[in-house]
Amino acid sequence: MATAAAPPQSVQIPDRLYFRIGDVCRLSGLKAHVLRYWEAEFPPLSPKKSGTNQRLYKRKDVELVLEIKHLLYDEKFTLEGAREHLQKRKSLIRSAPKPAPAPVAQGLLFDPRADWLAQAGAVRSELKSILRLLE
DNA sequence: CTTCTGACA
DNA sequence: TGTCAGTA
Repeated sequence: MATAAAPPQSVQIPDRLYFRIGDVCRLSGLKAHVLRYWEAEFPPLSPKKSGTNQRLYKRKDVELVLEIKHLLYDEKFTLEGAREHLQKRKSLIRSAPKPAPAPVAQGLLFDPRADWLAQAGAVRSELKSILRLLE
């Protein structure tokens, strides 16, 4: 499975650093004026500008264009609905890498996260300290 | 030849 | 969203 396909990205984006608006038009099937209009409607879609004010889209920009196109034309979201969807999508990515472990009080005899060997050792040292206190 | 902005339908 | 003008 070397060519494992990522999410439903029906269009393959060439391996170039930047794309001009005409390239993005062919890749997305959208008209240039639509892409420019979307820049005003979707703040996150902000291709860098060259010295001569030419738009320079990066891969991420092209991917975003494709995603917006899907939301608008396939899922029939309104401009506002698509904006909100993108917001939630980003906040989900931010909170994703949070496999926060459950805090366990120190000194607790039984730690559910520990393996049997570790638990046995914990119990043993716990009993040792208790016996010391009884001496 | 392509892209850009602004304006107007 | 589509189109036209005048540029860079």
